Amino acid sequence: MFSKACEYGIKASIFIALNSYENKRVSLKAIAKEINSPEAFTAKILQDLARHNIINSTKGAHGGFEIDKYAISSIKLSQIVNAIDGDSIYKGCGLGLHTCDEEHPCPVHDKFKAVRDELKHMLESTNLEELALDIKSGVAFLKT
Amino acid sequence: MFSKACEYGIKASIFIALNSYENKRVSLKAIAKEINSPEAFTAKILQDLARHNIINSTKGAHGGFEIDKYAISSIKLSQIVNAIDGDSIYKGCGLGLHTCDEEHPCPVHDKFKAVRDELKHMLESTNLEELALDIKSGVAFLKT
DNA sequence: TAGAAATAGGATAAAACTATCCGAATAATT
DNA sequence: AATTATTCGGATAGTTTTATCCTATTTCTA
Repeated sequence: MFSKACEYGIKASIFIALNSYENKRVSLKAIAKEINSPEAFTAKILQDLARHNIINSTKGAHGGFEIDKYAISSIKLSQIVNAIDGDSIYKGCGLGLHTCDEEHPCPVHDKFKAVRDELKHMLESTNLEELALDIKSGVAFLKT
Repeated sequence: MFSKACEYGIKASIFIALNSYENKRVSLKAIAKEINSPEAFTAKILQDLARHNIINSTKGAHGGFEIDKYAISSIKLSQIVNAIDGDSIYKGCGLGLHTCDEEHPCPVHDKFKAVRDELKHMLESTNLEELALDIKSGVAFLKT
């Protein structure tokens, strides 16, 4: 459903959020270890998220990544997905038609619409805070 | 959402079904033209669908592809998707965790489950016949 | 039976995605 | 000021997906 990059991006954001609540910056190394992802590849994704102002990065010794703790609850999953994978997951036609709308629909347009709308709603209504809290409480996990 | 191969596979199946109702076999060339796909690549996908017994292929002059007209209404979208993309779309974890279930869920497990279940239900409850009829009646389209 | 019209299938190429490497830049610490 | 820890960013490599090419095989038709 999502690209590998997007999966890493979401997991990394959750881990960064978790630490930001405790005012701790986390290093690339720590993130990659925690979410079980390749370091250099993860670095690219974090740079991307930083460019999109979803996370903040600080260079140099004692540097790393963090998220404004007061912004965590307002960051939606959709923003992360959008930053990394773009909006094709919402907007694209299920069968790849160049133009697919009510006027000129592909054969699965209506049926797909329901699924995509549910996905869209889910991504837009889920924020980083709730995901981070599930990790903190041990209800959910970031690896294995 | 689906691979390009899967998109072509679905569109090709619809077009073959449409012609099979009129007892017409269609050639690779005609299919690729109709669904606007690369010929040789489409050939591989059709071979795959034939191996999975979803369509029938006939070699030689006057050969081509067809579907048993009495089977069209019982062929589900899920069978086509499954033949080409496998079942990862149903089974895989949204965040790529190796094991992700009620016992050990990823942070988006529950939220994702709803979307995936809806997708699964949609694919399993949609058959080739209804899709083909929408094309026949001019309500839906296979290209542009 | 020869020739033409198709699909089958192996080999290869191109593009996109995933992953790695390394030097440059930056910031804290000593 | 030098050293160290760290992110940034360009270059490169590996893998998967998408696409193409060519020959073999099959089947119909004349």
